Amino acid sequence: MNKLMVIDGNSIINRAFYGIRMLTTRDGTPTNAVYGFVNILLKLLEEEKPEGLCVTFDRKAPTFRHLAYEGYKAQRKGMPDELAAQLPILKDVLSAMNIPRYELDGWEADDLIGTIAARDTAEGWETVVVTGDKDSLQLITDTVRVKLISTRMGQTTERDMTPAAFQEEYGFAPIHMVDLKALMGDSSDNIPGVKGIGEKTALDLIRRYQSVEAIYQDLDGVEAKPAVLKKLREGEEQARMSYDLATIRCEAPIDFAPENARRKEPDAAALYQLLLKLEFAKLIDKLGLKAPQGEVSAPEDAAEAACTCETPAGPARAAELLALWREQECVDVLALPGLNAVCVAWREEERRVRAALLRDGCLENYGEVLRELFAGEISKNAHDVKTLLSRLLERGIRGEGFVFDTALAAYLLSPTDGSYELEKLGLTYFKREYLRAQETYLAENAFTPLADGAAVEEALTSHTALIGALKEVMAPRLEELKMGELLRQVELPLCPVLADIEHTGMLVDREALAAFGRMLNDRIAQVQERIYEQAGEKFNILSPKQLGHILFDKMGLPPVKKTKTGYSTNAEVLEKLRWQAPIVEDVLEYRQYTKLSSTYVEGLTKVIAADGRIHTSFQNTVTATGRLSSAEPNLQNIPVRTELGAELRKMFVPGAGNVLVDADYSQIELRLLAHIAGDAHMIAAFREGEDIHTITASQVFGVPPELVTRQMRSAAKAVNFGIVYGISAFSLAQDIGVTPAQAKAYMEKYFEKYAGVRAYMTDIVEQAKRNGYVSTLMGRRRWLPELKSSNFNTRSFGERVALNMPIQGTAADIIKLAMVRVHRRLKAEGLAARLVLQVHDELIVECPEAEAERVARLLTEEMEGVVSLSVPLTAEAHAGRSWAEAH
DNA sequence: TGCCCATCT
DNA sequence: GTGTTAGATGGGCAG
Repeated sequence: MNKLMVIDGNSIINRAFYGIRMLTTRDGTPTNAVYGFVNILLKLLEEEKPEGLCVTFDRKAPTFRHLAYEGYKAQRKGMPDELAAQLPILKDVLSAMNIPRYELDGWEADDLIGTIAARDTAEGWETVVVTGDKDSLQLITDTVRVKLISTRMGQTTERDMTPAAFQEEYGFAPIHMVDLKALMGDSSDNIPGVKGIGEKTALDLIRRYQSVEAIYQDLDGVEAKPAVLKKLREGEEQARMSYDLATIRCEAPIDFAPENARRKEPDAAALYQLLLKLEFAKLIDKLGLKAPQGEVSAPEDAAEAACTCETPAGPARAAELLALWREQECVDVLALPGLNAVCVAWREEERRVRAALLRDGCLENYGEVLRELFAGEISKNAHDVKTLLSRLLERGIRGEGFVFDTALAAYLLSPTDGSYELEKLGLTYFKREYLRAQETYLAENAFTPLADGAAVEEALTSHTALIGALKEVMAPRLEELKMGELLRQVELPLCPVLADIEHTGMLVDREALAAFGRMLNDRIAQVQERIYEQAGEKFNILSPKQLGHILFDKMGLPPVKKTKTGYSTNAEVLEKLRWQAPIVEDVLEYRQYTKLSSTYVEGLTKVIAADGRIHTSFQNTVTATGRLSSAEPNLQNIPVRTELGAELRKMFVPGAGNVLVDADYSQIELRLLAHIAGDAHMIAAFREGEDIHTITASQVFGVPPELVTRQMRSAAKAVNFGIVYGISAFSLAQDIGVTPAQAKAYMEKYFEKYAGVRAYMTDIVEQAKRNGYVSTLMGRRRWLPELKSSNFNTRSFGERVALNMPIQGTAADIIKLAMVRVHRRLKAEGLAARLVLQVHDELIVECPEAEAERVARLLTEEMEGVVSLSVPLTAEAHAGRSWAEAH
């Protein structure tokens, strides 16, 4: 028997809308309901495998029910705009899938479904009605089944209602669903029912008498409470009208025959384009849709040029290609880890892209060509130039001639996106789906062909060509936003500098580190014993949960603060409990020792390379402000604050005969605050070479500078830093251990002195709200959608970011440019000195002892000379036989 | 994976 | 009246 599935479109799209969290495309079009609908549809097709399929929709026009009964109102409640906007989209998707739709003015979807089911039955077809509403249950017969769908939290559950299942649940036959409604009514459908008869009574009556007709034929014979009988008697007219309203009509004048709804193949090209536009990459995958071949109209031309790829037969052919590349204005290159495959793409004519793929022992076979390509004059576009340069250096090739970086460009255009894989950029900028590197040729960050050769080739060439296409749209956009120079003068030139730093690495004294580790582990064992003794049992001290139980439940210490999951046991809390029980201090010590041991001693030991040096990886597309970050290992958070922690910096040493020269900016962020805010007093203080914290303390506490105590200066320092982050009086109070009222008074005094800072804070937020972004001195931008949020916390966060980003970001711009210049000058002056680390406001160089003084001078000169501000920018340099000594 | 905690500027 | 300091990485635990 043939089976037809008919879907109640309005009902299912409603369920999907409310059951699935909001989704939108990049331009803000809501898509969650369409997404949910299609997923439900695909799941059902898989399960039911029907021969026919169609979808019904309600129309806005009044139906025959409105005309017949004045009181009857459209059952469609106000639909939220976000849902209404998705109806036409869904209809487009259904069209692309070649699924027939039925809708008719004057008729509700239920009537159309009833009509369809009736014709199915007449033609000998079985029907599955898919809906979320119980209205259709009256249609259930031996050959008509209703599938009830509900969607909650993205999970779809379904229930098959057959005559048996219905009887089981309701205690009467499906056809009498109409009678039930006639008595109890249905508020959502505006069916009145009998006044005063509720669900319980109606169910009882229908179970015993089956139909309204039967009840009224012999009302006197009906066994019920007198009150119920009275209501029934008075409500007869209502009951009959309700019966009429609730009855699904199976004679809608639609041109339907089950044969018309036989399943057809979707229109793959149209569906692909549509799903792409909706950014349903997963669905495209699931449906196995491929990008249409050849010339097709697409959202952006740049990504659409036809591409032909060749694999050169040998070095001779590769050399011919090399000659061809030399003639190009620039070429796109994609190089895989280990240089195990290299793909080059170039534009032959306007709409023709050619590509060449070198693989299979590519370095051995094509070494010369690659060297010429990467180290020579050919202008190249690439994705993530810094990483590519690092990989080249590992193979002794110093890359040159990289003129565009799609990862850096994407980062500058939107620094908060988190990741910038090529495929993702393809989707973002062109709304096109690309094969995924991780699924075709990359695994564990190594070239690993996972798919068949053709797919690998297609992925590699399309990704390479994508670099050029992206450049076409990104470069003008960067110019428009005035970030072209930042890319060309700062970010791109920094890439070889970073690659060099990574490649050089920092030497560590492995033995001293190991000895430090042994000492720590001894102490850990001792403290651990003491803690167990005081607790009266062994437990996992590092587990906040277990520690909280011991301290607060067992030992009865007063809990200071709670976290989402239990007691807070962080250092701030333990500090407050310090004097109440000696165990607290031991826990703090234990935490410090284990942190030093596991994160630093063990963590660093693990990553010492064969050359005895640690090669960190700098990431230049991670932070929202423009700072670099350091990972594997992070060398930007090596301890310094505590005496014991600072021991670690003694383990970072120069090679034989060398020293480390460490130069850092003095209060760069505060100086930038003074400059950017244009605050006269702060500028004056810096120009006169005053100690800014002392001056601030003098003002805040109302004493002459010479009477400022250490505590006062330290509190003023906290105010100074806090201001840069948009701190509140509450947090400042926490920070320096005074009451919020006092903290507020300090801030008030602060702003009295530095009125320009206060003005800056209000101005920058206002400006950010107006423009939607903030920017640094060098034009680096951060978009701030948070400022439009209706959520107070989100908005406040946006305001603090608006204050801080221009300052932190400008500091980042400045040190980046300093690095480029230092690197250039060290080379130009023929020094053996090498940059080995950057820590936000600090640069470290390793050089022969003989160069130390010159390098120190060079560092301060270049660092101080990057920009000319209204305050002096000063840097201090020291040389030493370890990082600790040089700092 | 999410949370907590620790480390840096 | 809200919750209350910017930007990071990493180890360990618990579900």
